[in-house]
Amino acid sequence: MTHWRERKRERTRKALREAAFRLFVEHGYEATTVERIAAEAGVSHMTFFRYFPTKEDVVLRDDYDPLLEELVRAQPRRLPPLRRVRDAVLSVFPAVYAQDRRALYLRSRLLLSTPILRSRMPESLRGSQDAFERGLGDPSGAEPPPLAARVVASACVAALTTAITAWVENNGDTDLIALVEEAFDALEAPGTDDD
Amino acid sequence: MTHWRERKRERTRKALREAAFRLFVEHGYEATTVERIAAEAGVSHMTFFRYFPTKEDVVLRDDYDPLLEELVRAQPRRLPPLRRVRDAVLSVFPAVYAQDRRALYLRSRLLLSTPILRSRMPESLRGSQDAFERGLGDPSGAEPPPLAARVVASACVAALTTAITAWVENNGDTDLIALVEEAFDALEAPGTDDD
DNA sequence: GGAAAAATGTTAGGGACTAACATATTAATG
DNA sequence: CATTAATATGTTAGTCCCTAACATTTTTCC
Repeated sequence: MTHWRERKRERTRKALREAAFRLFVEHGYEATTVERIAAEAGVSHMTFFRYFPTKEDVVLRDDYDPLLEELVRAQPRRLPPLRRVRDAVLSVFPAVYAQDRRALYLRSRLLLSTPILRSRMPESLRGSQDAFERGLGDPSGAEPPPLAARVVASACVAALTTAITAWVENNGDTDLIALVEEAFDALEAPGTDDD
Repeated sequence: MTHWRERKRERTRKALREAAFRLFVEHGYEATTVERIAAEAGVSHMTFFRYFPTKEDVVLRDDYDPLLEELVRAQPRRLPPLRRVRDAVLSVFPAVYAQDRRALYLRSRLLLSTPILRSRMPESLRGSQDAFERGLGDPSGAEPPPLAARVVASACVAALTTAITAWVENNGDTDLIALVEEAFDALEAPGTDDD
């Protein structure tokens, strides 16, 4: 096996993330020191920073973006951009939701209730926005996406964030999928009056 | 004069902000220490933190939100929400733009080019989003704004951010007002195909 | 002018993060 | 298997953001 190294790296990475998450949920984000996380994972604090650039990244990092880009690109181009993003998201979200609802809820709640994390949520979502833009834009990726595509992408991210926020505010009781659909509806029919 | 205190506070606040801005533009955000900013403004570093909770807030803080809320609320309620926000923004933005274009450009560029600031931009814009939501929602403010209003508000903030980003990426050469209008257009006609 | 209140300074310290260097562990080679 | 190179990890010392506690000054009010 020439890949013992990578497997060990994956293990430490996972150990760090899980230790961090456990401690965050138990004692709160601010009260948990990097030193402690590292100790819990059996490494030194330097090793932590070699795996995650900052303390915040342990929570913020996720890796769905390439998938999202492909899904958007796979939508029929005759559909309006907003619809393509919507269908792409809803083609995969229900499965993730069904499988990891609790983890998703805990993570979202931690994100929303910790000021410094909440403030960086959009940064983490920025990756998804880029994915949407690229999925909507020129398949070759040669030229930058037009402003319209970028606006739609950012609006979709905003709608998703709003839906998840409402979900967490409601203690995760309501159906997130329904909220997401409602949010996209509001985007697609911006002329409709509220309440 | 019973308000010498407030005037002096305003002066120190302004001195701190200007010193910070000058040093940031000259040496970069990271390279500028709070100690230095305080010294430049003739106070100690503790005083700095008594005026601004964090180093980032010197750049991020602005105070347009109450105005925005009022402007949105003042729009005719027969108009669709998106239109109300658009008209509200465009009723005041051109004047600000005409007067403070260069300062606005420098500030935006600093924000966008400094990772830690960029990541907190949406947080700073969150205040505007709340203002939009309140402006769109129940005038009494008794009940929370409906999801539709929140989505529209977040989408508008997203559109504005996208427009400003494009403006800065273009070195501030294009007309920002036109970009903002184009961004709102893309929101109002999400069905239109791109390019 | 003197007391109360508010602003500011001083000092000490915690905690995130970095740089430099030392050490250990794994991989490739003879 | 021993050696050497590459990579991962640890140690230490230090910078900087930010806070707490307390002392000192400045402003306001009586």
